[in-house]
Amino acid sequence: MNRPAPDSYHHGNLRDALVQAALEALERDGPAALSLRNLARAVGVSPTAVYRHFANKDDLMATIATEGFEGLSAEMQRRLGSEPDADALRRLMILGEGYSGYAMSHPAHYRLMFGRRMVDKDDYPALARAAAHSYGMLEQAVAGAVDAGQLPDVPVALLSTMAWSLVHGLSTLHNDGMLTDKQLPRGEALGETFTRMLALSLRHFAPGKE
Amino acid sequence: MNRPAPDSYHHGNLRDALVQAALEALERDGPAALSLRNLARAVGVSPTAVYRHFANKDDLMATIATEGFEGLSAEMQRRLGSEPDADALRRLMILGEGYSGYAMSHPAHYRLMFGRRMVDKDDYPALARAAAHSYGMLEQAVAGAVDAGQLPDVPVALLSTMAWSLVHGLSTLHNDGMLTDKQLPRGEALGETFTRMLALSLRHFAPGKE
DNA sequence: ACCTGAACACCGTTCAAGT
DNA sequence: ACCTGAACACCGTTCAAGT
Repeated sequence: MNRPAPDSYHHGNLRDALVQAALEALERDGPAALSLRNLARAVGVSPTAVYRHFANKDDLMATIATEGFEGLSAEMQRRLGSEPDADALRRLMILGEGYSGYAMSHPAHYRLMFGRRMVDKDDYPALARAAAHSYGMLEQAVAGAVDAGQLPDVPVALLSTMAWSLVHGLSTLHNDGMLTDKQLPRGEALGETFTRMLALSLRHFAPGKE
Repeated sequence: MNRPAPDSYHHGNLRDALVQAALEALERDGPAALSLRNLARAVGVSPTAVYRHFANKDDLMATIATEGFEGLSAEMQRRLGSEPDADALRRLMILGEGYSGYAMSHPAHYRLMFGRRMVDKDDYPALARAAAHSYGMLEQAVAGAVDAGQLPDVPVALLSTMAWSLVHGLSTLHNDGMLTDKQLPRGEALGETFTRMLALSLRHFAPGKE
């Protein structure tokens, strides 16, 4: 409690300052501005000082990606909290809206969370954990809806992957400008509509029938 | 027919040679190997020669992305052709399998097709056209299934976006290593399962109910 | 323990030339 | 018309030093 001692610029919290600068540069100037030299400049430190706090650029990126998944989980949790009486299926819809809402309002950050450098998640256990936690929230909601009889009794992992694919695909297609010129609700309204579609279609889902 | 005259290396078809080298480097060494200097080296030409054939790196990337969408459409068409008696809903499933099959077997190329540099698709009309054509195939199949009474009478754009989001999300999550350690069918089998899920869920979809 | 400076091997891109 | 060479402003990263 009395240990942090957030000292001034050049000593102590350089690590946090770099992460903060990265997050700002990301949403303000886009991912192209995310160079170590650029961040060092923004914080007022020499380029090589970064290597005292991060193994390399990928390590910094993984930290930022981890922060992204934590923010994603927090946003979903926040929305769940604001509607405490929601039933299981409604909770799943809330998660879907929170997910796509976060993804669409942090496009650069969201893209980085799934960046090609993050594929080897074994190298970044904190990232893997944060991502697993976000997915776990979804899976838990799906399981709850199955238990409540609001979703068919199909393997939860399959239903969850379907739901995740849907909101992830929708969010990335939107962020990549692939959904323009189509008569669809935009932004968060789009996420809402889609989640409703998912819930309804899942509710009527029937397995098997090779 | 007798005009192409595919001359030898250094003159004539440098443009095609660069695109070819890029596609090979992409799948063999990953996207990190995709530098203009690298490609020029591979083709045996000076780095600046590239600028006779492409405005800049983004221009080359857009060309490769365009080629990707064309390959995607071709793969879907190929699969449709191999099952000429499929009904409307089955055709939609075939498209979904073809889509995810292509995406999962060309991960680097597929990622590039939705890369951050491609967001301004207005600058690359050929790319926009190729992407629209792929989407059009999907939309046409959805419309056919609606006409045949195999899908509910909901706006085709909405159903199509849902289907696209699902296969796109599934493919990218798979390619980004997000689906490991879950008890799910892998690779193309995963795409097949999912497409079946989509078809079944869409079939039972009911709109409205605000 | 934390940071700097010089250096290396790379980039994308421009510009003046060469043939 | 097509390509080269030198040059510029950037990268990520390493290594020897500084305090």
